[in-house]
Amino acid sequence: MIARGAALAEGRKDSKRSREAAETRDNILQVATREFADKGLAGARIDEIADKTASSKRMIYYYFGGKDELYRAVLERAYERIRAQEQDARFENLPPAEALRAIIGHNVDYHFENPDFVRLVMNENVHYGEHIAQIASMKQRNSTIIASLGAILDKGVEAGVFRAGIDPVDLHAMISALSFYSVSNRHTFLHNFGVDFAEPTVRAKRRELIIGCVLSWVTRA
Amino acid sequence: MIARGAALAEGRKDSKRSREAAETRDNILQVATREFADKGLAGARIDEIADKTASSKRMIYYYFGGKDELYRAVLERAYERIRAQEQDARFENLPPAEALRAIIGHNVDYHFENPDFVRLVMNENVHYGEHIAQIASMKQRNSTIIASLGAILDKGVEAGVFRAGIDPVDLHAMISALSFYSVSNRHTFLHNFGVDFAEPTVRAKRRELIIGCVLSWVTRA
Amino acid sequence: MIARGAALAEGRKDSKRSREAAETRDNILQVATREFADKGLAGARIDEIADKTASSKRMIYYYFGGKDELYRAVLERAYERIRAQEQDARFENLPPAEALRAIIGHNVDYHFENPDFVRLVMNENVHYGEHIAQIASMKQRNSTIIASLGAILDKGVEAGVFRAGIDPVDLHAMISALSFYSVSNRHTFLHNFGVDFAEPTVRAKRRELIIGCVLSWVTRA
Amino acid sequence: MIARGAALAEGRKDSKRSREAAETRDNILQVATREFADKGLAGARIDEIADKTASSKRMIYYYFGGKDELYRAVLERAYERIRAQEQDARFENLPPAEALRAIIGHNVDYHFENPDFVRLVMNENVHYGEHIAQIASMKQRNSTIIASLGAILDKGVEAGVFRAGIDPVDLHAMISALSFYSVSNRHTFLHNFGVDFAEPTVRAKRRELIIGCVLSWVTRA
DNA sequence: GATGAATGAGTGTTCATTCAT
DNA sequence: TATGAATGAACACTCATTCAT
Repeated sequence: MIARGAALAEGRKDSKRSREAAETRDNILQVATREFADKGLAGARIDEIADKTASSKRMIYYYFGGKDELYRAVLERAYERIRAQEQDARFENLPPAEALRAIIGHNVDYHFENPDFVRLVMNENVHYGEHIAQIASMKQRNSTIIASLGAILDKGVEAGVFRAGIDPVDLHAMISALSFYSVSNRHTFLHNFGVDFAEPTVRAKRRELIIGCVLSWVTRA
Repeated sequence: MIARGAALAEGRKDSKRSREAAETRDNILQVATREFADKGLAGARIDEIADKTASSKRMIYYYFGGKDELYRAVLERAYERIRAQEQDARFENLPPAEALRAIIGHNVDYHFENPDFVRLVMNENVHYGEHIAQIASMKQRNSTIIASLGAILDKGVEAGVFRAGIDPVDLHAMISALSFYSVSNRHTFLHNFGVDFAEPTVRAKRRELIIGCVLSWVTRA
Repeated sequence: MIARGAALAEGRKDSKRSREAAETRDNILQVATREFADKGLAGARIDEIADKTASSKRMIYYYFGGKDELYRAVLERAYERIRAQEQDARFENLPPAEALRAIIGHNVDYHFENPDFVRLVMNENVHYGEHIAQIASMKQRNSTIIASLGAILDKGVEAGVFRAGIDPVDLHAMISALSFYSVSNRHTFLHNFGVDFAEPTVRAKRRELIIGCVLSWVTRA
Repeated sequence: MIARGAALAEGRKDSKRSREAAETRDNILQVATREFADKGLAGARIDEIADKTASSKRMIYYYFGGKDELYRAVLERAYERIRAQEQDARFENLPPAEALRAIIGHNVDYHFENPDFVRLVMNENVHYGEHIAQIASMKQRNSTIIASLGAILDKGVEAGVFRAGIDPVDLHAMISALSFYSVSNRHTFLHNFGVDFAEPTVRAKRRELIIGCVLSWVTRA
């Protein structure tokens, strides 16, 4: 028997039963996201996920097929959300520097507010990205931010405020690195240097530093 | 019976036997570093570590006491190495901008050349830093880089090339974030944007971008 | 996931499946009783218990949670049985001396016929009673025998055949000591004095001696 | 290489070295007695015994050969001590009833004051007396108490205060049972009936009850 | 006599997964 | 759909014992 995921995700058969089924599925995904984010793929336990769920262990296998597939579904959902978020956050109408500031600030905030996403991505890298590689749907979705950043860069160059020759992918990597690290390496950095990135004042300062750093890099000297 | 680590670490009794014992211990640490870096604490298997070792599973318990303690020993050793590396790399005699460039480049290189260290630190953050917190010896070791960066910043400000008011800890966080992410998030970034940070040309470009970015931030406008 | 003991013990849901499950559980308890009685808690092996069971090692953990909990379940069941036995054996309608003789004889017989119970109790005392202390249900059950003995003593005192002032708990301790020792110390006594309490003629004689001793103590001079 | 026990026990070669050796041996025996009494044969750990010793694990094997042999040596020593004690306690010059009272009181006291001995004997019975059976020296030693009791009984019968026909072995069994149980079953009795035999007032009362019970049995009606 | 290092067989426990109803 | 029962392979860890010096 094959996992029921696809059919339900597409919302076919809108009867009461399938609505309940979708709720069950969603509930499992929520719980699993927390568990995988918390303990990683190897550390999370199917039994524990099932216990925290409104349904049972059997349902996890019914809907997702197994632990790895559930993990993949969780990962896919996490990326879907960040992409949705990024699409909501369109600042292209602002002047280029303002738009970039807004995008960076938004990116920093998103990372700080979604540590589970950060932890899932960390975990996926621990696993050499082998699971994300199996998610077919993911490839196209990432063009949006790059396109956005590219447009802003172009406008800024045109307006004479940004340097020419910056690759939007590099810009994105720069922003992401600074945001991501602030959440991903919080604990070791705290231990090694006594600074907790998640503390509100530190976090606020860090937000400004990151914006400042990226802008100084992009801005024409 | 308590794990034999301490005595050997201090190198007491330089007989042939204890030298062999130290080799056994070291061999275990090397293998364990690879395994924990590869699969994480939860994913690594004591049996597998033992099999790849010149000695046996029993010896792991004899020398380290258990999986968690072995992991902690691995972590401690990894940090010891990077600190040693950082102390070797002293560029304070160079002019401030050159010194900073050298330090950043060195930091980027170290991360690229020691992905195991990066992966261990990721893993430790996945575990909320709970193991690093138990390593007593670690607290003091981190002042060196901060002091180095502080000295360079001061010299740069004095020479009129750097902005005043930059906290060396923030500077270190900036450098580390950009270096760390280039290694830690290699796989998801490759999948999402088709760029492999580890590819020689990409890596070289990235090294320059990071140096450029940080310097543009630090340099007086 | 928590051990399934409670629900089954209460006999909920009388379907075929749960009946079979109760059988599995019972079968494990029987085998475990023999093993723990035979080798003690430290000496018994979960593997060996599982092998002698109709089910598997995994089921032991499913139903009981662990070795200690299984041992506690075994202990609880053993006490439940002796209490049930004691409640069946009501001789209060007999004249006091006859009633007491019957109770003592019954007590001696029970110990001789249930060496496993004796051995479990020995083992529990070897463990300083730490496991019995964790069995909540046990406290109340022991009043019955004391009440019985108290009633018989009262009747005997009233009838002028028993001495006044004997505490029924002391009387029970006296009877139990003589019965228990006859089984518990069989092997060392045999080795030291060449007498095997379990040999039918010795056992029969011992039964009479114990009855005689206790009655001589209780009887009015 | 054979264990060095015998030669040392006999005190051959009274040099300084062998005196030290005897001390080492004695120290091991003391520690092992505590550990075996505390945890039983299966529960005690050679490593733990060695750690609590002034010498090392290797010495245990050197002197005793192995865990079982050490246990046997412990057991033998424990019995040696009680026999010595019993021989010291000679009350044959007293009038028979007084002598018997003294012997019983002494027996009760010895058990209460040597719970380790009681626990070792319990343990040996848990092991079906298989180890005591291998100690050759033990057989003859037990005649002393029986002879003592026999002599007292004879004198009592002659004096008209004791009943005829009591087997001294049965008398010893009666006394031992009541003494032994007071120590061996302390924990379960406490849990089941709320009475702690080891509490000074309870213990004193119990001493008198046991003396009273045995004397009422032996005394001519 | 004495010590630290080493060993292999076992020991309790856990895991993802499947089956029967 | 849903549930409790069942499974076997693996997993971290321990033990009594022996070896080399």
